Amino acid sequence: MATRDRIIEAAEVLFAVNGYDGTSLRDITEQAGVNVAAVNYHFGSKENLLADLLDRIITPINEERLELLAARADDDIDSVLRAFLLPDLHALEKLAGRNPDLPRFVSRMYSENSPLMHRVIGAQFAEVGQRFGTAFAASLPGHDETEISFRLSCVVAIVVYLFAGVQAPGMAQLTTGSTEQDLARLLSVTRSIMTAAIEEVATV
Amino acid sequence: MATRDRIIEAAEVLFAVNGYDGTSLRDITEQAGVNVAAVNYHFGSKENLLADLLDRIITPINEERLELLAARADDDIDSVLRAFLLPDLHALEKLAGRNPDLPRFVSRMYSENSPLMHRVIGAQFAEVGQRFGTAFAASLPGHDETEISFRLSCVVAIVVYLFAGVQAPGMAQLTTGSTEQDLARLLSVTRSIMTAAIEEVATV
DNA sequence: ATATGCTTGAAACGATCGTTTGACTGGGAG
DNA sequence: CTCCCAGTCAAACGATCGTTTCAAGCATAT
Repeated sequence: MATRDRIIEAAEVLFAVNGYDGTSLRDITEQAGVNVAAVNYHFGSKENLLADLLDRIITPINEERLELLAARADDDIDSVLRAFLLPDLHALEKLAGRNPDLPRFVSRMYSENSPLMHRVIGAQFAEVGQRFGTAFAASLPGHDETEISFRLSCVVAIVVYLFAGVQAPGMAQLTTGSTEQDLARLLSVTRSIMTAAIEEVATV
Repeated sequence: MATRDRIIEAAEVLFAVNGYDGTSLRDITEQAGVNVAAVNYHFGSKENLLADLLDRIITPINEERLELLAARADDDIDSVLRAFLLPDLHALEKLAGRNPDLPRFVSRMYSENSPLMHRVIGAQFAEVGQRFGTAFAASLPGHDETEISFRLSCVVAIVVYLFAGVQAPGMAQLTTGSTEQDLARLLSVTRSIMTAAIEEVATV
């Protein structure tokens, strides 16, 4: 069974650096020190290898999300946001430690439109989406559902961008290296997103 | 010279739907009704075709950005944000009309790490980054530079996510179909991001 | 010891890739 | 009319791709 793990770990490194399409099964099996046929034997296909690889990364993030949401003491917005954001910061640190390009790879997979990613995301975020949806709604009385959904999407956008690690010219890094400081900065911004005054739509 | 345009337009459609790696030059030239060799004749390589294609998309967006920034009447945060966001909404509408998958393609290119994209982005956003950096700093006295940069990155994140058009399960769409309404919602959120109270970093 | 079933190995499968070659075309310049 | 050159074309280049085949290896159960 060591072969299976060797393949997944080699694939993680190479997918992160060269992308899914840019990595051949021969690259992976060469780095893993196994035979090419082992991929299709253990995973069935290159696509299934990717799905298993992503599940292995995303599952613990959302497990921690649900734990923090269930274990929080208060019911205010900050505690819900904290339960949502902190697992991402933990994962960002852990994944980047494993491979500096890995968070970006996960981020880019998230915005892919393939049936494979629809399946992976649908399975991984079904429960999280539902539980946090009701938690946010409970913490924000007076905001209608689509408004909360819109603002939550903005929060997700920031997290996805955080993982993407885009280094725009002339811009400071999004992360500071300190998880507490990053959480504080993210909380400051995302709290103001969720609680912003409802805009009067200008009727031109 | 019609051949060159036919190639770029066919490539735009196919890159958007199947991605850069997922599109072969033969797919492109078949759809364009030209010979395979025409790509390397007119563009030099598949990579240069991509660079030209992206330049053709991004250049008018940033030109409109600089025009709006120079033409604004007020100096407050809303007018700067408007100059930053409105060209994106215009482009989003125009590109999606040309091809529903095109905005996502542009978005995903933005978070790529290849030398090609570093070159394209560096050239396209150099002036915009500088001009808007000073404009934001002037509109937000009292905020230090790295804090403004962090928050501006959050705004960029939302725009990138907007272009990505991610349809997360159970979430409403980010866009409403009305540019004015989208701008109002984006302004509401991004204004609150830029003007959020500065967080006291908890010293645990 | 013999048989069984999971795992690995080398090799080949058919297909597709980006790029290049060299001949052929047309129309404008001398 | 002749020359010339940008443009187009069919065809082939060498390389690489995901996947499959089938024999060989191995440990375990009988």
